Amino acid sequence: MRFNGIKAITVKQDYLKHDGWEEITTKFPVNMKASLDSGQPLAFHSVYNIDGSIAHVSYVTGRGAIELEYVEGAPSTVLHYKYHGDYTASSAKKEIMRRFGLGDNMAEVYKNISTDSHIKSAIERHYGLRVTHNEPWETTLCFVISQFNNIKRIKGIVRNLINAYGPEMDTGDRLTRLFPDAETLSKASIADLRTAGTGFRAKYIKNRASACAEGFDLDGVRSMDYGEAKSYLMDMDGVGDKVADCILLMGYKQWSAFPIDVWVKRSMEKLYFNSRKKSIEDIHEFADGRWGDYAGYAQQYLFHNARKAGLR
DNA sequence: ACCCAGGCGGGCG
DNA sequence: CGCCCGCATGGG
Repeated sequence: MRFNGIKAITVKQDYLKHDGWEEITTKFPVNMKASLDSGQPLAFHSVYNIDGSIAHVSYVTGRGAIELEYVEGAPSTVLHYKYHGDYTASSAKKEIMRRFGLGDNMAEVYKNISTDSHIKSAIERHYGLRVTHNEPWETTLCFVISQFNNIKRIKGIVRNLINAYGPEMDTGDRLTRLFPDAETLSKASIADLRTAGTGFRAKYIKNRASACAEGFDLDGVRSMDYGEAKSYLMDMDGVGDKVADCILLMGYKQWSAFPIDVWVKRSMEKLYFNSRKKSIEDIHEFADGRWGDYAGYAQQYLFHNARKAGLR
C-alpha cells in the first residue's frame, strides 16, 4: 500500500481470536500507540498495558467500558474488543469505529495534508495516527483542564475526576467508574473540584458543567458550521481560541479546526516561518490556506511529531 | 531555586 | 483594538 509516496508499514496479524472478544478489521492501518499518546481526550484517561507483543487498552465512556487489544508497535488493521455496560457487540463496534475514526479514508487525508516535507516526515514517523472523535462533554472537560497545563498533569486530574464523580459500573470481574456527566460535576463545589487538582480551572469547570446541565446545547453544535460553532463554544468562561478548536476537532470531527498550542506555534514558526515569531492569527491563516478542510489532521501530526522529536 | 506546561480573562494604554 | 500580566500545581 502506498499513499502519495508514503509507504504503509504492514505487520503480520497472527494473534489468536479468543472467547468473549470480537474482532474489527480496518481498511487502513491504525497506529493505536500514537493515537493514544498524542494529547487527545481518550489519551488523557484510557488505561494502557503491554503483555509481550500484545497491547491492552481500556477506556470508559458515559455509558460503559471498552477493552481493546492489538499488536503493539507498527500500525495494524486488526483490533480485538470486549465491552461492558450499556453496549452490545454492534454498538460497541460502532463506538470504537467512531472513536478512532476507523472508517476514515486515510488515503484521502494523507493526499490532502502531504503538502511538504515536514508533514510527510511526520506522517512517516507516526503512520496511522488518527484524530480521535470523542464525546462533546468529555472533550470539553478535558480541554478546559488542559489550559496552562501539561499532559502528565491533565491525565492525573481527569483520572481524579473520574474516580471522584464517575458513576460506578460492575464489569463482572471488577468495579470501574464511567466518565462523569456534566450534571454530576455541576453539583460539586469549586472547593471540591479543587481537591482533584484542577487549580484555578475549577471555576471554569463548574460554570461549564452547570451551563451544559442547564441547556447549553452541546448536541446543537453538531449542526453548526465551523465559524458558528466556534463562537458558540467561546461564548463562556474557560474556552478560548485554542480550546474551542480542540473541542471542535476532537469532539465534533470538525477537521477544519486547527488548535494552536505552544508546541504547534513554536514548531511551525521554526519549520514554516524561518524561526520568526508569528501571531496566532497569522498561523491560522497559513494553516487554513495550506490544509483547508483537513487542517486539523495536519495539526495532529505536527503536534505529535513536535512533542516526540522534542522540537523547540 | 527556576522554568515550563495542548491558554484564558481582565486590565491598561 | 493590542499588549501584558496573573494564575494553581507538579515535574524536570
